[in-house]
Amino acid sequence: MPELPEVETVRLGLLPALEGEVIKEVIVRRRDLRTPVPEDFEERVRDQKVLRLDRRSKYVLILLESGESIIIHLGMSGRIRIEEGNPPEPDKHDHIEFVTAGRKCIRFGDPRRFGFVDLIEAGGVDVYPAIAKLGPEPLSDEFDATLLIDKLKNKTTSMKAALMDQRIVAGLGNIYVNEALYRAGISPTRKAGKLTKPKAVKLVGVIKEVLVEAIKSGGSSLKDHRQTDGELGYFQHSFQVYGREGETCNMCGKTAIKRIVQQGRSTFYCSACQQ
DNA sequence: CGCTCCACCTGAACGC
DNA sequence: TGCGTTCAGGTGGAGC
Repeated sequence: MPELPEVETVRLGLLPALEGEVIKEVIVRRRDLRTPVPEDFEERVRDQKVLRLDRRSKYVLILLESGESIIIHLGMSGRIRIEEGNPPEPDKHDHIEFVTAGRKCIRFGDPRRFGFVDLIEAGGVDVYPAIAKLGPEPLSDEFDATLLIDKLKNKTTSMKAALMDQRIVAGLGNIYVNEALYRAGISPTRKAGKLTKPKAVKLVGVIKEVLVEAIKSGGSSLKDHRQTDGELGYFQHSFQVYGREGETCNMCGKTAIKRIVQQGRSTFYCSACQQ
């Protein structure tokens, strides 16, 4: 499911249920996620108070009073659902469950198991391998045209591939890269190293814009993504190119949206509006 | 090192 | 109804 806006939606949903709460119970039904859940995960989390919830790129970070952090990645199909009162039976893909002192039941489910849940020792977040290699947060002030141009310098790969590379900028995935390149009027096949300054300024602006809009919409629900209360996100209704092959471009009003494959992933774009 | 490809895993949609 | 194929929001390791 999840690119940055979907993960941020999940974090915002978890906030009222978890922040300042004590985790009283931890149930792990399957440990063989993308990386195995640590053997001692339950005992290190049980009875811990949650001090803070953060997000870095597509990762949710739950800081515990012990100084350790739970890190959650949703992979392609991960979901987090908060149940109140009497929770229903977990389904076959509900792998991990937390119950708070406030009797909220928080379930992590992930049919494809590309996601994971792990524990980071105190002070170790920045050196955790998946986190350490990440580029800047796209919504931070640090992410600007100068930085982007610098990161793309001498790159021979395509703009599409470059923006999908989490070391260049963190948190974008296939949907939002497609949508941002469309809004910026940049061809996904253009060589990344040749991005001009004015185009970079435009691109940085629309990346921030599309992410903020998507977060406000509760993310995009194609199939798996749900908010923590089970509601769908609705940014998919605002897609201009993603999944719209053959439909007429809204900008020029005459060209059909094309679909090509880059790096094994679908790219959608308007060949007239994106140069 | 830079870049591309592929595997990882399950389920849904589609064609026959 | 059923079976085979294709595709899916991500990531990281292999190989060139």
